[in-house]
Amino acid sequence: MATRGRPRTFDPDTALRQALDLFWERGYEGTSLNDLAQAMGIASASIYACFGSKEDLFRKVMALYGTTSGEPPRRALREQPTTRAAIHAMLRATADEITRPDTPHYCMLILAAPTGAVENHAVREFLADLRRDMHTTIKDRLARGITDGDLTAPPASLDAIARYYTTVVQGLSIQARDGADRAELEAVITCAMAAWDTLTSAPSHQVN
Amino acid sequence: MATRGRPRTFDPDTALRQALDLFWERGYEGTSLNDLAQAMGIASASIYACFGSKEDLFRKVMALYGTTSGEPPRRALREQPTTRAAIHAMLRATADEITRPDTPHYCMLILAAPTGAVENHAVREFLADLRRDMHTTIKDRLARGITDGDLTAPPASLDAIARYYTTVVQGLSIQARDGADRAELEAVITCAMAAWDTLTSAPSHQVN
DNA sequence: CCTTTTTGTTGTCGAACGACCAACAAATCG
DNA sequence: CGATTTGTTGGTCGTTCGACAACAAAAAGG
Repeated sequence: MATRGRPRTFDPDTALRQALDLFWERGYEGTSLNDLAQAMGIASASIYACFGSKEDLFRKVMALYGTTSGEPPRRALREQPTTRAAIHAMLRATADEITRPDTPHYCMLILAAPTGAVENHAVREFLADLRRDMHTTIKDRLARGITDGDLTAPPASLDAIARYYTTVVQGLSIQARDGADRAELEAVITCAMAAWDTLTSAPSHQVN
Repeated sequence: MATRGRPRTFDPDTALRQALDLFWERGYEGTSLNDLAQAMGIASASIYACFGSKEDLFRKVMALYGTTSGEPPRRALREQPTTRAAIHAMLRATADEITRPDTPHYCMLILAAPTGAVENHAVREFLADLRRDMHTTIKDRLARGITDGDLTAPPASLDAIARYYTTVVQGLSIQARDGADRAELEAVITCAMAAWDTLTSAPSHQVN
């Protein structure tokens, strides 16, 4: 199957990265195909040939986003030994990502298309599904903590605790969007972790 | 002063309320003037004559929003006797507002225009300013708690605590947008209030 | 070497929609 | 009636996404 015919003159991965940057900056509806074609250095016809529709392109962009900016928080959840450390590191990794000097100060997943025209309903629900996955991922980590033994069955339900920290993550994105710096986010995270001991009734740890 | 000329055939207040409903549902950029004219029952030229530009209309809509949906949380902050009760009641009032069956399940202030095309920068910053006011309002309430005497100078700074609860409020809006119901938001609020005693080092209260 | 096949590029087109406004019709006042 | 204010009609002018034709370029196969 090889490479019959004229080879591509642009790198799809690079073009996708450039599309990501633009979508990140302006959101889904705020980005036009002309903008994209210009940023990607190719004609709009080439976009359609290589990536499909605008929505298809956006979904591929979000997949790339998930494996790049989305990875550090997920890795924190995965690799930290204790559940408490995992949640704390996840929050800090999130804060790191949304205050990087070279990218917009917010999470694309949360703010690229929270609301909009009726014809883009599918895109909004696509992102909402990804956000609901955040809650599930956090909840799974809490459940692992119980099987690991470092978390005893807490008074508050796992679902509530997971939703609480998901809420904090999403709120942090708004804070960063509105200009809060890394240190201010850190202070918020410290406050959020202050609830941990009460929620899990594990008096051994102390808030620093 | 006098009603010279042809009288209006529509009620500006009613029309503004209808514009609010549409902006609430679709966000700023997702709402077109044609949509607005249809929902308000008047021609787009009448909108310009009565309200000015689309942006002017939106600002007036947000003022109405602030005095209606925005009032219960603010009143909670104002009228509750203790600082803790004020914060708690403010969170619950927020949850009430963003899960009402007859309105979209999110706060307009937060999700109507978090991101978008470059030409709407002014609208985004207008909303960002209103959001930053939330932080200030909460912080002022905490400061009042200290002068009232029901709050002793806490270990965490007032600024951090205020930003923390602002973050929770804003996160709740995303949660509601993604389908969380009133009970689930209540559980999140309970978790968020679990941090209170640690943050203020006032061991008299207990999380219920 | 030439044909076939595949792909990219350029340019454009089209139907729809965006915000906005000028000109005119209508209605109520003094 | 004339003055004044409002509503409506219809349009401007730019942009939107999406599609297509026509052509250029490059690789594979014979």
